Amino acid sequence: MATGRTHRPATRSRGIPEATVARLPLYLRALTALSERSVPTVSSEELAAAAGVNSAKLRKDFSYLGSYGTRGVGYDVEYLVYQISRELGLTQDWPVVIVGIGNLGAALANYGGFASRGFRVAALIDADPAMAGKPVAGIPVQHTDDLEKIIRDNGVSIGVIATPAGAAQQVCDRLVAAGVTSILNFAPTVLSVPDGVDVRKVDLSIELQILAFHEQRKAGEETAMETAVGDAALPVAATRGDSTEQGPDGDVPAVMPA
Amino acid sequence: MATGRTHRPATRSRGIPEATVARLPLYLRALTALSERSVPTVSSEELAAAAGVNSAKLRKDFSYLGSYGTRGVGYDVEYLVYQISRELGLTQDWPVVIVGIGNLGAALANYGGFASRGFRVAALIDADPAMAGKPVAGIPVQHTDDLEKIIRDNGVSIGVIATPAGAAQQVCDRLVAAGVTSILNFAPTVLSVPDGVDVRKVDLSIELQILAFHEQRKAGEETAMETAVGDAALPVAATRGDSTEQGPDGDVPAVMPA
DNA sequence: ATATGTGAAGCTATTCACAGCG
DNA sequence: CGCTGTGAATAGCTTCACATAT
Repeated sequence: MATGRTHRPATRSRGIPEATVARLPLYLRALTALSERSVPTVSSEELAAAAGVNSAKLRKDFSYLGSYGTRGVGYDVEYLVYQISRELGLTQDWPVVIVGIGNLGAALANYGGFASRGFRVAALIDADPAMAGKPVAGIPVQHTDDLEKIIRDNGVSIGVIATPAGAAQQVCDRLVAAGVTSILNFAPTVLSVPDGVDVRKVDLSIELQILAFHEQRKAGEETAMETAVGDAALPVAATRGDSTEQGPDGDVPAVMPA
Repeated sequence: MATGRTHRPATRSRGIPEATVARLPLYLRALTALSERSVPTVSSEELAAAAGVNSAKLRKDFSYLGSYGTRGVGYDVEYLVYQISRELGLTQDWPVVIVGIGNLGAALANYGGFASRGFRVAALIDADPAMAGKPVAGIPVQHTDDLEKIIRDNGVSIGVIATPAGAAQQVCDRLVAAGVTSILNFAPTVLSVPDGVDVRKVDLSIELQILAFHEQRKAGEETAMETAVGDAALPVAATRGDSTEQGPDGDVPAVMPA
């Protein structure tokens, strides 16, 4: 997959590491808070602390964007806000549709942090005819039948799927066919999409299961437990002391043809 | 907490890579679906496709758990379901509290996939006195004043924070003080917690921003746009054609002392 | 003096490719 | 012969540590 080759030899070939991209929103949030407090400049150390990363990582991340700091001083808050916003594509407005207006869909529609940062809920879509016309978060719900028209009329390229798992793939297919190229999936299913379409997944139960794994380890410190089939030792790799880290570093990669 | 050193020298020192742990729930879900269809065995190739990863990765992942497959045949579905469940700590029951019963909290409380897999909503907690006693998803909401008592009475070690950002750190502190050691945070804030406490974050707006970044790249294929300050070329790392990847591979790893 | 920007080193994760077992 | 399990190779990410700029 992926095909592409190195394609650009020299001259700092753009190509921000994915891990860095995933942290930019974090920096942006911290910077926005500083901006609101009218803080003019900030050091990598301070900003890193506010974003919950270490300063070396932050500096390395910023180095991919360019040299936006001043040695001996730090970073200009406003300037950085602008540069990161631009890098993330937030200087333009992204119309978004939410499909599936159940509990979760309604919660998402009501979520403020949405509209604030470059995103605009262009439409809410649900399969239930009874919901049609009813306003949620001040936006009237429209019926799935009109999905394609809505996507096209509003130039939507980002879709949010908050339907039950069973409907997700079908909704996804229609979104993609209508021109959506980025999907945020809240349904607990693996979606398959053609090349060129981005899918990101948010999955409560996966997050909980990861927590349970670590939780179990903590408990298992010298406390053999469980019935279990013949399982040997139970060494516990020790020192997963715990990072104070956070965030879905989940990861869930790879390709899926079928 | 934490500390511990290598603690166990040889004999396959447990220590499953974090990236693998994050995929186990995915495999488990795919296996559960197979199990429900009474499929007896599955090959790494088939299972990988269902989970949306490639087979080499899946086999490597499973190799950390032990040798649960049969060469020339594949994996026994039921057996693998059990082994992974056990590894993730899902053979026991995890009482969970949800704090902040707004739109999102209510959606989470109503989310089915919760109870199904080892997790049980032990209590719903909200700061609004008007909510107290009102049932959400059949569970009466309790007031924040009783948080500590609720945690202790129910032996809760996993907490879900669905409050506004402003309240999150305070709620987090109280949860931790009362004995919670794993937190799933839906509030758009960086939480600071003592060593030994796990925090995972789910953040809608971060996910959207990551999508926007890639979306912008797609658009920028030879289509210079934007006002922008002096910005050079715009190579586009080429064929980030897109992995058909999904999931918050966001990542946000590592350690952070302060 | 002070804090950035970055090569180089060290880790972790993914992919390859094939030996080995059923 | 097929498919798992895994060393070895590769790629990607994080951390170190310091030269460099203000």
